[in-house]
Amino acid sequence: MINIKEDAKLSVLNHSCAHLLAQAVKHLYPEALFWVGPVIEEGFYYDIDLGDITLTEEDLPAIEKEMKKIVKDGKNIVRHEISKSEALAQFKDDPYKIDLIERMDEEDTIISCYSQGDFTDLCRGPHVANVKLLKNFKLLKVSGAYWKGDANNHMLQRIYGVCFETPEDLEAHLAELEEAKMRDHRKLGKDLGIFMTSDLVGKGLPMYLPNGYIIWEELENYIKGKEKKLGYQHVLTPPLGSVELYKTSGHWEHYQENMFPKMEVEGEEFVLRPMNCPHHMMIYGNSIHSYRDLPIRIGEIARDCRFEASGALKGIERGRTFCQNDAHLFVTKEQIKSEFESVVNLILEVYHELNITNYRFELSLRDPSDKVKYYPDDEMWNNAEDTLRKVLNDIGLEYVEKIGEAAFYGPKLDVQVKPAVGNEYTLSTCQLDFCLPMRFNLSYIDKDGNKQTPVVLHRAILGSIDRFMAYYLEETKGLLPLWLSPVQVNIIPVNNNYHLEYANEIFAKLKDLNVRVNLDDREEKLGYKMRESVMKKIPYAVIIGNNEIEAKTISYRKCGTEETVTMPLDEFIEKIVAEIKERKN
RNA sequence: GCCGACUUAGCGUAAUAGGUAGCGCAACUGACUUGUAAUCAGUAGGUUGGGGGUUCGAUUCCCUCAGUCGGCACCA
Repeated sequence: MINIKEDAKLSVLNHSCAHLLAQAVKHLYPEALFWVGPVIEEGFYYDIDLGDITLTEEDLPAIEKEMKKIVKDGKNIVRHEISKSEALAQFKDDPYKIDLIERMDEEDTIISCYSQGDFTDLCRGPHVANVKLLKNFKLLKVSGAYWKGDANNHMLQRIYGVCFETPEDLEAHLAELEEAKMRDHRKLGKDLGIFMTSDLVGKGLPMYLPNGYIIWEELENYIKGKEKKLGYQHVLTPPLGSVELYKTSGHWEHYQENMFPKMEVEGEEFVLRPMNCPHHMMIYGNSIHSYRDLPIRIGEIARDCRFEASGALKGIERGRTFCQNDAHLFVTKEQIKSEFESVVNLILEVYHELNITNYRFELSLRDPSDKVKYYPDDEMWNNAEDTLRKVLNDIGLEYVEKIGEAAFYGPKLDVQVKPAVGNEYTLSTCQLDFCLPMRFNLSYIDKDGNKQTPVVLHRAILGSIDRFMAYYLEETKGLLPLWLSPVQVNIIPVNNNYHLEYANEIFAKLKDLNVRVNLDDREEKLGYKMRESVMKKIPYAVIIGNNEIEAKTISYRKCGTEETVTMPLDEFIEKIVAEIKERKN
C-alpha cells in the first residue's frame, strides 16, 4: 500500500484536499470550527468541531457532492502572509485558530494562509495551484478524535479521506483497501477455523480451535527449538502472582490501572499477571550465581492477562490474555553487547526464514521530562541508552529513535510491522534493564569474589504467539507455509468406487510420517472438492484417478496455482516430508 | 474508556411506511459415479443479540445492557 505522506506529490494533493473538505463542510455547516487537517500515510483527515451536530458515514456523500461543486467552480488556491497580530485579529472568533497561532513561537512570526474562494485556512502549505486538480478523492470514514490527542480533552469529529491524481489510481487504492479487509486475521480466523470468541466467556478472550492450535504448537516448537540451540532454558510459571511481587517490580505503581483488579484470598492479595518478568527474576534469585554461569537465559511461552480498554481489543492481535514468547537474559555488563547482538540476529534469522520483509526497527527511549513514568535514575538511563545506541551502531542496524516510548525500567529496541487493517504495532522487542535486577536484589559473584548486580535483557521474538499468528495470517493471506498449515495434504479420489483404495494407501503412508493429511472421500464432484480445498487454503491437493493408479503416481496442484504436477508416489512423499522438515515457504 | 455505526439460522445476507421473516452456502436424506473453483431433488434449521417501554400488535419506534466493527486514547 502506498505511503501518501512520503510521496511528495500525493502529499501536497492530499493536503489540499483536506482544505477542500473543510471548505465544503463550512458551506454545509456554517457553525463548523476547524482544528487541524494533516496528511497521513493513508491520505488525509480534518478535525472539526460541529457543536451538537454529529456526522455519520451517511453524511459523507453530501459533503463529497459539495466538494465536487467547489472543484467545478475552479478557484485558484492563493498563498498570502500576515503577521501574528493580524492573524489573531482575523481569527478572533475561532478559539482553535487562536490556540494554533498563540503556540507559534515569536511575536513577529509571519503566518501563511491559503485561500480558495470564500475559504481561508492557516497553513504552511504547499498546496496545488487550483482546486480543479482535486478531482479524484473519496471520503472514507468519520470518527471521534480527542482535541490535541489528549483523552482529557473533548472530542472533535474527524473525517478521513484520500486523493489521487487519476481516477484509476483512486480505484486501485479503494480495491486495495477491500482486499486488505479480506485478509484481516479476524476474517481468516473465522473462515479457516483458527479461533473464536464467545460473549459468555468474555470479550478479548480468544479460544483457539483445532486448526489454530496446530499453528500455535508449530510456532512454539519452532521458536523454542531456536532458543534451545542458543542456550536458553525454558521454565513454566503461574499466570498470577501476589500484589507484593508487582509492588517490588514497580509494575503495580506504573500499570495498576491496566491490570485485572486484585483479588483477596485468605488475607493475601493476588493479581492475574500482566507480565512475567518478576517470576523470572525470582527464578534467577532462587540460587547463587557465579560470573562463570552468566549469561543465564530463561525462556517461557508465558500467559499474561492485561485489562485492555475495550476499544483496543482486536481479535488475537490484542486480547485481554495472550502468551508471550518471552525470555530474560541475565548478563554481566561486558556481555550486554554480544547478547544483544545475538537477540537481534535471532530476530533477523526468524524474519528471514518466515519471509517477513516489511518491518522496521525503533529505538524507544525515555522522555527525560516525564518524571512519573520512568524509574528515576538519570545515570542508569543515560548508561542504558548509550549502551544500546552503541550496540546498534556497531551492528550497523538501521533504526529511528522514539522519545518517550521506553518501558519504565529501560530503553528498548522494537520491531514495528503493519497489519492488513489498522495501526502499526510492535512484533518483536528487546529491552535493556538495569532496574529490575536492583529492585529484586539479584546478584552474581564476580571473579574477585564480590557481589555484582546482573543486567537483564527482556526479549520476545515472536512477540506473543497470538499476535504473531494474527500478523502471519495476514501476511500469507491465510495460505501458510506447509509446515504451519493445519492440513498439509488433501487427497481427492476422482471416483470413490475405483480410486478409494489407492487414496487410502497414500493417506496411511503420509499419516504414518506425521504429515497432516486429509482424505476427502465424500460423494461429490472433483470440481467441488477442489474448490473447497482451495478455499480452506490446503497447500497440496492430491488428485487420484485411473492414470495415477496405473502408473503408481500422484497428481497434485499447489494451492494458488493452476498447474498440475504428476510424479511417482514415493517421490512425492519424500518431497512433502523434506519440505515440512526444511520449513520452506 | 470516548465518538459513531452495526447485531436477522453454523456462515453470508433479504424484507417489513409496526401485522411474529425469505434466499444462498453449509448440515441432513436420496438420486447421480463423476478428472481440477459449486450435480440435482428433498428435509430440517429463526422466540430477528438480552432486558424493558410505547402499542390491540414490535424484528421494525424509544430506553437500557451486552457484543462486534471504524476511528480516538491506551499498549510494561
